[in-house]
Amino acid sequence: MLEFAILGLLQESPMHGYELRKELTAKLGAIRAAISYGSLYPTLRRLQAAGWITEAAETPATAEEVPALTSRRGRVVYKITADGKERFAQLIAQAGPETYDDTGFGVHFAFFARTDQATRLRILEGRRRKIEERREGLRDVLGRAAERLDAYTLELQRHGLDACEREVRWLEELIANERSGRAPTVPQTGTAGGRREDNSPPPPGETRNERP
Amino acid sequence: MLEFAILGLLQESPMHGYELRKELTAKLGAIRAAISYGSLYPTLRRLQAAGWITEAAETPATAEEVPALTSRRGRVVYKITADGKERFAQLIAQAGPETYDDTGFGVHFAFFARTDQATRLRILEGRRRKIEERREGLRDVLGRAAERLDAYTLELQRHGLDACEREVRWLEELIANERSGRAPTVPQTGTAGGRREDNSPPPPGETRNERP
DNA sequence: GTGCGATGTATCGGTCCGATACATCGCGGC
DNA sequence: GCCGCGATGTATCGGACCGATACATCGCAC
Repeated sequence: MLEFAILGLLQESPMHGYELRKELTAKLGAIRAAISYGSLYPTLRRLQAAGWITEAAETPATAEEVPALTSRRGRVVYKITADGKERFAQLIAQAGPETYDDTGFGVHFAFFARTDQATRLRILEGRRRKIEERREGLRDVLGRAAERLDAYTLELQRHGLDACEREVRWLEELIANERSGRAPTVPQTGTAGGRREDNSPPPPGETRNERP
Repeated sequence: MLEFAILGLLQESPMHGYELRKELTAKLGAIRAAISYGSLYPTLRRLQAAGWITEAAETPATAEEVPALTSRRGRVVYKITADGKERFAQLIAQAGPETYDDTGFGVHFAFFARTDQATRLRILEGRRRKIEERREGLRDVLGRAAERLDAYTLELQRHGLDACEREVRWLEELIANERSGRAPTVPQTGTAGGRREDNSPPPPGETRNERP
């Protein structure tokens, strides 16, 4: 998952670790807490060993300048390679079971702008199916095993069930929208609180796979 | 987290691994997928090494009966010890930062029936605070960094923001209810789909810490 | 000039997951 | 009679990711 996200971000521009973490947090903030350096740095090393990213030199201009001032340990800027782009394209197309769990789906969704429509549809439907299954499981527990569970546990299940139903409806809208051919477009979903006066119809945001 | 949940379940009755997993899935189904044996068995071993659980003999009645029929590898039934109960009481009372993340909160909440009211209130408020912070983060991104992000990523953030607002409201209700002195009681929350005609005011479900 | 928060790289131990392996039990179909 | 098959049941291994921790630099306010 982290591999996927890193490759996706570096596709937009080279970055160093700290920056990568911030961007990751901004992009995935809705689905997971800030990602840990204890995952980030080892993963970067793994990607580098696989040849999917490389270290790019900092301060490219005017070499010889300030060569050994306090032996500055410069920031390490990472850059995606051609192999890396290929790898990302492969990861984006293939959808395993982990594509539909909470984190996996979120990460894939966050890169939908780089995903072709057929794949988007496939992922959205797979996710819907998975949530529907979870929903059925919760309904079963609530219906059949209700007397075995205490009031708090039941309340937790109800809240979970509510969230499932809500997500299914959200996915339905996205799927319908996708089939009708256009980007999210944000239907009247309410959102109930964010400032939202201007950016009504966002630019199509099409796949836009820039080819160098 | 798993340690906590296992100790909590074994408090109700002794169980073997498979059963434990099923109960865990039923109780925590709203917040996480089925727990893996790759976590369960090592954790059981760890708890046993710490002296918080013990293996109890299967088939307690009429020994000598069927002693070596095909050398049956019987089910291993686990049972909580006095030290284990003490450990659970300690875990339930102390609330670290991990108590407020999605999984941690869910597990604690699932055992609220065994938690005293002051602790319940503390946990609910801590969780609310944490979700409010996440909500503010999402609002910031949606407000300030909106033009840097594509339409899909923005839609993801909006959905996340909506979920945060919803959860805060849910927590507010629970907190109010808690302060007014009673168990969940399920206010008019809607729930929008579950069958819910009968179990209106569930039995108080008080702390009920059976002392042996 | 000095402390302090943001920036920045890095490691270590530990928790948990997914895949895999293997054995038994009960039941329905042939 | 027996055969497969799904549920029951225990167990390990490699890998992903996290939280704590350590350490160094930079710019700015006091």
